[in-house]
Amino acid sequence: MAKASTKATAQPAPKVDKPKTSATAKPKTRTNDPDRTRANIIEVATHEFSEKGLSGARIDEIAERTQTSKRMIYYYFESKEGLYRAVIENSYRRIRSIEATLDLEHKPPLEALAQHVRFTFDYQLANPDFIRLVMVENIHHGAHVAQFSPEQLDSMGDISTLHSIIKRGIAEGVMRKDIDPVDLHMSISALCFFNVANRHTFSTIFKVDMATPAATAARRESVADTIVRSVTL
Amino acid sequence: MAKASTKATAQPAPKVDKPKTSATAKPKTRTNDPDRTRANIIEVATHEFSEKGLSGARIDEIAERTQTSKRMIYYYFESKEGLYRAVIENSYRRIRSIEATLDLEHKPPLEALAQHVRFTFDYQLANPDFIRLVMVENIHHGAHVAQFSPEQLDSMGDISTLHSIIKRGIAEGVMRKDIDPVDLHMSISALCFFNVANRHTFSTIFKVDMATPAATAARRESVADTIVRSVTL
Amino acid sequence: MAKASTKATAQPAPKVDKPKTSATAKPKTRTNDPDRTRANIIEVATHEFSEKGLSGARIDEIAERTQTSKRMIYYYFESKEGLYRAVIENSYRRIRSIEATLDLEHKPPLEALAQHVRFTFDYQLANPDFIRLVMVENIHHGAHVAQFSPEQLDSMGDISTLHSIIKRGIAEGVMRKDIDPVDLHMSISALCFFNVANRHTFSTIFKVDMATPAATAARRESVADTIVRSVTL
Amino acid sequence: MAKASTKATAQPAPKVDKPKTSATAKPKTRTNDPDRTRANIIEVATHEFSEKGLSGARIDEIAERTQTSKRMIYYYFESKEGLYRAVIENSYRRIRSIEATLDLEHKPPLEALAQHVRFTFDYQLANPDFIRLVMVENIHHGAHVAQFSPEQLDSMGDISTLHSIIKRGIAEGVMRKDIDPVDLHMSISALCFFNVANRHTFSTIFKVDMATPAATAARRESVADTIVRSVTL
DNA sequence: CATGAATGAGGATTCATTCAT
DNA sequence: TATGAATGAATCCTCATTCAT
Repeated sequence: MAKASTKATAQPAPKVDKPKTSATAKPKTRTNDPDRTRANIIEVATHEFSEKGLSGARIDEIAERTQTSKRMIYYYFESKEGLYRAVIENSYRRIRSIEATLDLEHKPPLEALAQHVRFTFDYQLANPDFIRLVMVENIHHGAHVAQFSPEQLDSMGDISTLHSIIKRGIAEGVMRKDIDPVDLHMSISALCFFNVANRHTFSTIFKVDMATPAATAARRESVADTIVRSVTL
Repeated sequence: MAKASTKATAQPAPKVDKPKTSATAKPKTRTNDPDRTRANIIEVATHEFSEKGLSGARIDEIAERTQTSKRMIYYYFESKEGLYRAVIENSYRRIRSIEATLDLEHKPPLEALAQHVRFTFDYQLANPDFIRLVMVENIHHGAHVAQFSPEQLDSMGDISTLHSIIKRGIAEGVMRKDIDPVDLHMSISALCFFNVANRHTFSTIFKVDMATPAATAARRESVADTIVRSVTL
Repeated sequence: MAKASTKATAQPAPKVDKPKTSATAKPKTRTNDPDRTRANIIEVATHEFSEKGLSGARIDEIAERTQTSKRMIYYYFESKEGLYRAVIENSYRRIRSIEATLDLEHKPPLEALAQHVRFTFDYQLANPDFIRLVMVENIHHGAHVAQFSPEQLDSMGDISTLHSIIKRGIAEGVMRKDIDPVDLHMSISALCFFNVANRHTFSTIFKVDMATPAATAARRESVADTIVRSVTL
Repeated sequence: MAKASTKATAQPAPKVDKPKTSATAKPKTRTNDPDRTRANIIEVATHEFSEKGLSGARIDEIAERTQTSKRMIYYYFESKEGLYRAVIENSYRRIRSIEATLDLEHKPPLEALAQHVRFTFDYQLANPDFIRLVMVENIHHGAHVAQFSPEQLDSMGDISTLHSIIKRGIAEGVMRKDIDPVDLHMSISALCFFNVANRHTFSTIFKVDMATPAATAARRESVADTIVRSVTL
């Protein structure tokens, strides 16, 4: 791991002796807007934690990419882990809030299911930071998610959309009667997740470029098809 | 790598073999057996890296759990990353060497495929360290796997078993003709992988205990079934 | 000069100023004065590097002799080499700033030259740390001086004083017309430098004490005489 | 200082498990000739110490560049410092043994002196390792030269050649009567030494290339001239 | 004589966190 | 709120040196 040295390596020092306030640095427009400051920190931290993991991320780096200072991070989040917790929580919330904006109620069940899968697939593909954070969190044995409130967990585990699709599918006689919604959700998640989470090792080992539009499209259909087939009679 | 091991490619599992000389302090019997020393370090490090990730793992901790000293880690592996690389490489090798000891050639294709899936499922379940290392490596964008030699990659990407099953399946007219082996392999991997990799967050969010024998058995069948259905006509 | 002022660029010499609060442990009064902290570190480091060289110097030792902690060294200088660079730069700057405070314009050229040589001789004798640092830097092939800015190098290579002396000398017909100022400067430097740089081996081998006032005075005159003779017609 | 990593950075490891005796490495022809082994070690160490200084030199590096192993270094020289001592001693001896092979007795005194200076100049130029070792030793306050035996010191301080030149010069009435041979020797040494010792910083600061044949020739004559002028009446 | 393995004591560097203003 | 300075406790890594064979 390259020992990234952020600051310039000790420049020869100007002849002037008291540079004091390094006027060259970032403007750092004093926000005075707590919410925005918080949001900004979380945004930066989300990417940082997702890229480097909990222990790999550096508070200094996060502070530097932020509109505010390191002190503010501690002011708002108490500690590195506090910040990480906020990041995880925020990420899960975002995912929830955006998901299921799809109108699937008026489509035939199997078609609705396929659409749901495709949407999930694309959504995860579009949010690698979230996927990676889930990996990071699992490396840490889900210790932080475990601290979430029951309400948070409930909302995160809300698979009512899938439930209703299955219900309609069974009612219309196009799906197996013994489908376990959680099990099906897990299969969908697994197939979509892997595509983002393990793409680096997988594409290296199997010499395939998983990022091309063609490869993505093919995989999306394969996943949708696999799921649909798994519920049909 | 030069200083390779004679025999044992660092078998992580068996806790046998440690002299455990009475007292509290480590025995530290001067081995003078480079292979064993290396293997021992890799074994310990494998677990450490899989538990804490690359940056989270501590060389000091690894050394402490080892028969040798911290210094030896550097003697054999040059750096923390060098050790990590050796761990990754060793883990992938082990997986390969043990996999496919199954005799599937004499079973009907669909049955063989189901068996192959169940085996993969169980194998990954039995080797969480490996699964977690793959996660860790992907957090690091697969940068270390990317350094492997073509031969290593070839052996890691060897899915001939699956190939021949598909071939027989098509020949016997029980499988779709348009199956892409790599795509199928990815689905199998995805479904098995998720079960180990994301079990912490998943079970917390969905309030299920994925570790019970019943849950495991059910999931194994679900996965096998999903895969088999995906290839049938 | 004694009281390390805020701006003052690390005055190496004066050992004054340390509160020395009774007991053994360091006072470590939190300065919160970056300039003083920096200057203090450079002062201590200057001596340490000049005594032990770049690789021989110990950051721990430097920190211990400092008002601050080891951490601060890295805070301000990033690395051992960064500190060394700062030391080298500061040393050269100091030399420049103090040199040539002599008024030689109103003396006869040959006398002015002799004075200039005597001053250089005494100055180098009074600043062995600087001399030794130059040795250290040359052991390292001048790699750090090579990183200085053109402006810094210009000021370091400013020998206008010598230039004007030579000019006057030639004009007045008391010096050779073909004197190369840089060549002459090198001779002066060489003769003065050796006296400090190699005194240890030289005095051991030739069984002379070069440090006595008499020996110093004699050598000073010898050097001045040698230089003056070298330019006369 | 770049953390040079000599060995290849942990290559991915061949699949073969028992390379054992890395046949690719140096042949290391078993000498069985103590003197040659010693000489070889000293030769390598001389360069290493002259390049990096006492603390900067690495026993491992020296051993690697040697025909023998690290163990031999300790066998013959006891410690790093012991080796350094041997290097210093050997270097001074070599210098002595080769110097003064010049026949100057039959030349006019001033011409003989000029020749002696030119020879010294060229000799030092041709032996930068020695020059640098002298610097290194002086950085260490000449502590190791101080341990030499009186005989060694006598031979090192033998300036009889110069003595006789001066004697003849005075007798023939072409030199000042009050020349101090040691002082003159110091001037010669200083002028020749500087040229090699400080060339890196000097040429950087004064933007001159001191290594060209023309520059070398000019400087050699300048030095010879300066010395000759310093002794004439 | 020769060699690879082993090691304790250090040595440079980093990091999350707190303080003074 | 905001910020640069400061810090203790790790943390990775290196080095001269010794041991077993």
